[in-house]
Amino acid sequence: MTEEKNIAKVYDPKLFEKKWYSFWEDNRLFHAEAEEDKTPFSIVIPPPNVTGQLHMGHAMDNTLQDILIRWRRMQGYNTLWMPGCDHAGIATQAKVEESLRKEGISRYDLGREKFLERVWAWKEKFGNRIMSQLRSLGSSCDWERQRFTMDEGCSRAVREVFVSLYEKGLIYRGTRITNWCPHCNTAISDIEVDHKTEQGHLWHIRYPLAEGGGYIEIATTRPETMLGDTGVAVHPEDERYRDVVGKMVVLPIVGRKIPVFADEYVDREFGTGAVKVTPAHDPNDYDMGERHNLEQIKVIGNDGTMTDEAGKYASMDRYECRKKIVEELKSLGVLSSIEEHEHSVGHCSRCNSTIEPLVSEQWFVKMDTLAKPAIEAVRDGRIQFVPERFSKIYINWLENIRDWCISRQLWWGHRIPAWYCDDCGETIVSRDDIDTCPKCGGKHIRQDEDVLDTWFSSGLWPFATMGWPDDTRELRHFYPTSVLVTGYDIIFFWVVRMVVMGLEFGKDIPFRHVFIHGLVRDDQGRKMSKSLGNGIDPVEVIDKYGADTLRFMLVTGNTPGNDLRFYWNRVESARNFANKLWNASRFMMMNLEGFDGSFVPCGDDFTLEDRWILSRYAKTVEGVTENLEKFELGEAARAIYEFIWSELCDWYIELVKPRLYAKDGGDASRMTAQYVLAYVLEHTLRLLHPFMPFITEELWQHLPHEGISIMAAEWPSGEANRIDEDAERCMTAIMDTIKAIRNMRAEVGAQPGKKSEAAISLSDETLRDVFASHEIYFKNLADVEPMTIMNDGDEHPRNALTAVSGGVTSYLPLKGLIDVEKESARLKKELENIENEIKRTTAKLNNENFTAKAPAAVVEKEKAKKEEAEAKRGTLIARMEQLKAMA
RNA sequence: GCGCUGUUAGCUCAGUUGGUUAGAGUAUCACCUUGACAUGGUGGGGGUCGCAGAUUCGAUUUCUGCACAGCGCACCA
Repeated sequence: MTEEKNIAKVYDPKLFEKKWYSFWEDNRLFHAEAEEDKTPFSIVIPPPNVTGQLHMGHAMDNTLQDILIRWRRMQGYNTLWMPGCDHAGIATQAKVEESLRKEGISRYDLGREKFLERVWAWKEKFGNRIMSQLRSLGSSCDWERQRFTMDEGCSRAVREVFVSLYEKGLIYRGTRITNWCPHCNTAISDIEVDHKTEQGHLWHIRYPLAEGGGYIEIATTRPETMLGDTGVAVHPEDERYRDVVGKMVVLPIVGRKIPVFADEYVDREFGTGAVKVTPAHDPNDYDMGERHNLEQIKVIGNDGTMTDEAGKYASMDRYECRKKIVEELKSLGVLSSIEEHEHSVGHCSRCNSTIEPLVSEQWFVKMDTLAKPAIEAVRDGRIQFVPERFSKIYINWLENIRDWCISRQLWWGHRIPAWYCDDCGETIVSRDDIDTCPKCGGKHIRQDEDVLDTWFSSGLWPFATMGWPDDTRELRHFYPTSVLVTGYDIIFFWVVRMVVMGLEFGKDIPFRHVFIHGLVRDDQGRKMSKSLGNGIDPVEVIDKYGADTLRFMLVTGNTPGNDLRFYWNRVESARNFANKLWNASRFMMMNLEGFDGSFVPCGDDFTLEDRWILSRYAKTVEGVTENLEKFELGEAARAIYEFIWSELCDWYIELVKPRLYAKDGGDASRMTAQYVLAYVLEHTLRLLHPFMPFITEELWQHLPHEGISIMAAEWPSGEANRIDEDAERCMTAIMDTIKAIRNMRAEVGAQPGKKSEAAISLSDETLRDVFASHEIYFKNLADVEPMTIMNDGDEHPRNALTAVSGGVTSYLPLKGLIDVEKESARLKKELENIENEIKRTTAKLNNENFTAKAPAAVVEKEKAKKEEAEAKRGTLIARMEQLKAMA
């Protein structure tokens, strides 16, 4: 026949995935224009790091987004998926510095300008890698609009936001205690610090009173910081220390006199109840220092070594210093004891170094006023988290937010638009670069050396990518975006900042839904990580199994907000599904001969199986659409899987074969079968397309269709009139009976394919007619021939196995081969089950509370169950007696 | 310390307003290469839904407590 017949026997994604992606892109099927008469649906991609490469988390995140995007696009929405990547300040700079290190130089050897040239070159080299990997996954992003967080537009947006917040007094510069990473050599924000429990020590040290003898004993986990102590705190109501409050103590080693004071912060139960206070190196001490006007003495420098303030310990490493200090305290006789002590220590979330809290001059965003509208937007439901539970985490965090340290001592990033005049000391924050002091006209002006936290620009992503601060058509049409899809691990980093910035500058929420997913873990449930080496490269999976397989694997069994384990056998399962669909379609194509595309069957042409599959298909459409609306993508995928495999393939195709194989092609029965099969298959491919875009396109192109791509086909809807409960009832009875007969045949080891006769007794007259007219089902699917439909008075066949399901009793005569004992035992077991069922239903129905309070439909259902069970019991008992007589 | 999530078949997980004898994938056992597919088909075995209470006619589902596992936040110097 046609070339279709030569379609590969086995699903091989390599043969068509690249081809279709280019086809889509060449035909600009991903592109969206802001057209005001259309309903928009938009998503901005969580921008991956510019020098990163696709990992499993990206693969899942983008699969979920692409499913939503493709589905809404088919539904007719004006659909935009905005792609792009993030400059990722620290991460990228660290990578380039690492490559410099291999050349034996540091960024300081190059200088800022040359170094940045290297980073931009690096960005050019690797920047497109992840974007092409996203393409291989099938992501239908509008690549014509691709953005970068440091492109011209984003840079302008960053400046505008910074200056505007500064002018509103919401950005300020101050000398405060911040988290300092000695390795990355920069300040970092609170959420970039991971607290880990570590085994340490609690050193008890005696600080002698300056006058009158005696001492106060303090406990510390960080003895080296004592060099910077400027006070000792106790609780105001602590009797033990009532007399020492207000007195001075002499700091050992240093000899400095420092005050003992009272502060509510101190926990009387902990340690000795007396705390050494180092305002320059501990956040709580810093706060106490502010309250009590204590001096800040910075003894640990930015590089993690001791400063000149540390006297003889200057330039010593902080941990080496700790050892030496302890030794010296011991020799001075003021170290009274050392306890084992478990405590939590902050680590840099990037490099895992121990964080050093220290005082430095940084830029901050004042968060309290900005946080309020962001909380309100979620509280009042303008923004909805999916699943809902994450809104609580979000709100709770925002309610306790502290100011955000936004300056980073890096070179790669948005440089802070602040200038300092050396002539008059003025600080100028400006949208444009300046070289003259607007106040004194001086030329000795220098820009702030620092750059902004990466998340500062990411926070503007939803509106900066739409052209803000200009009032663009994109902004008006696609903003607020419809949904944000991301992992729960960056709610604080990113989601919160976008909402804050969106409300403040985008003048609206940035998105209506936040669809949160979990992490992809390895087969042991561990986080995939570089250090463990347990990561699985999605590109490798795509190479081996195809993008559709990977996507389907990532979405099936995926529940919103929950983690997903990666199993190769789940990959194989998804691949097998693709192969199943492939072959079902191939079957269809092999049987299209003589099919006239213009043929439309009329009501009478549809057979029972046609009506049944169309009904099942209609219900599938409803289920899939509903689940997608609820972001239950895994459930939606499962529903399609089940329909295709368990209904379309297992039953419909098998039932319809005789009609397709019929010699006299061109008759209505055969053409109707072709029509229904083509219809259901083509529409099911549409349902599946958002999940498996490539295979569905490839197959769709082989089938009779309209339009250039399945991408542009309409999402199925309005199928409710095809729901046919009567057909479903009949088919269910038939399928149950076929299964029962297969079961009996397997039980006695009947040779597959060898026909055996069967007798069927039905209480329902309608069903009796249906069964009688569909003997061929039983012949082809249960190897029954001939089949007798028994009349009411007929005696049960004697040497026969019996199966009862619903109101149908099937007998499988065995002509003397029956093992009476075995069969009796089997029936006895079945009888036990049915007795239990009767007992259960009877008890339920005798319970007046039940019959009175349960809904009538439930009671009726229960009654029917009981009657059916009783009928079945009657049949079973009759059979058992018959068997007894034979023995 | 506060909070969240999970606990369902050997394994991994679904189970959407409380209502048949609780499902799937995978693994396992038996049989079958039949003219879409062995990446397949047919059939079987396998679960007192973590424990204890409460509400209800009825709880895997709602509530409370507990246990175990995991996570987040805060943090004791």
